[in-house]
Amino acid sequence: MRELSRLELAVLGLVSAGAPCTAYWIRRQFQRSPSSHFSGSAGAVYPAVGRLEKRGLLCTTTRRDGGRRKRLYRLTRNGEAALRAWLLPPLPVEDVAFSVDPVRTRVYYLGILSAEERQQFVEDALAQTRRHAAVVAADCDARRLGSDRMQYLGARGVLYETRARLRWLEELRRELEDAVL
Amino acid sequence: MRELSRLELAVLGLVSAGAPCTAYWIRRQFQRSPSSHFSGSAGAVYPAVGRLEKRGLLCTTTRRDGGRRKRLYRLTRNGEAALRAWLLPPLPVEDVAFSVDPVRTRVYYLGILSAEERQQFVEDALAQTRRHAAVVAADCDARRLGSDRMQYLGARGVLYETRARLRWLEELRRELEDAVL
DNA sequence: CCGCTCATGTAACTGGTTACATGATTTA
DNA sequence: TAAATCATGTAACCAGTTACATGAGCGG
Repeated sequence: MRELSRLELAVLGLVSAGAPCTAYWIRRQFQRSPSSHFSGSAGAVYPAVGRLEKRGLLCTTTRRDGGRRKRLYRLTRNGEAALRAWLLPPLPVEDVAFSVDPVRTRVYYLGILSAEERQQFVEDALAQTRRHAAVVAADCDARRLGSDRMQYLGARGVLYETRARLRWLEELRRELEDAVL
Repeated sequence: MRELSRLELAVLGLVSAGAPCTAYWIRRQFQRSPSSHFSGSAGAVYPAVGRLEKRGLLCTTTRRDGGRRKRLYRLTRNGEAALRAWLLPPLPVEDVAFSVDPVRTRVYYLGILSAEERQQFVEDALAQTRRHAAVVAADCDARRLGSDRMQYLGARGVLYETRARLRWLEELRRELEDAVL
């Protein structure tokens, strides 16, 4: 059996947290998160829940809510087992090593810019990352007293990461200044 | 004209750094990097350089090196311009906000595990991240005195990020211990 | 001579993307 | 009543993935 995609796994997790829930609700969770790399597009989520249902990891009950129909999803036994298997150690190495940062990707090639342009790049990156860090911190605070502790702790991870990026950019700025002298 | 994909941009950057270079060399750079999320698979890289050439951002000269043929790539004027445009401010917001961490994705759903299992998860994540941090630090050191300063500074970014993950996991462990009491 | 690295590609697949289509309900 | 939100989906597209195919050169 093919491995579950990251999206499918995330959907499984969301359903476990929010069951019974609609595919639409799942989409919104992705859209609202300030840091998910999933767009939460219908074209991704609906096929994903469909695949999970066909695999027997999700089950659905169709409810008629006025003239509006809702498909409510829940985990099956197998779904819970799959979620647990994903969560239980050991973590796959490639997941530990995985890391993408579109700002960093750019930094590797900053050499082609003039010293001045490089500085502009770093200033812009710093300013924008600071703005983003504020958003993340607010999101963190919002979840702080929420019912789902893990939601808060996950958000803390985003904050740590964002602040690390900030400190790195500050080091970068210092290094580039030194190079100019 | 369609936007360039992340892979295409990264390829452009690599060619700018390593020209004249082969597609094979580009693949290896991706494969060697301890943190790229690109596999450097032939099925991605060869089509990508092909697309870039068709767009007029790369040009190629075929060299015969003994009985072995090599396609050597260089940036064209337009290629350099595209690379500069990508590097120059302002950074697109979605690139600043972008962040994925397969460990964190799991943490969000740790609630379904028992307290003991949660602790096991965190211990495993910590141990593996420490190991990874050592690899990253070594990679950083290796590039430290290399010819390409930016390569080093980029690697520093990976290190900052990895260490942030470590500190976050330590906080997570403390929080989960408190919850057990 | 065997197997590894260099080197270039193709084919089948798949899981995302955007954009579109439809319709009920709520709110300004 | 118009617009936003809730809700479900489909279609076209595309850029990645793995796996396969081919072949030269080189070190043991």
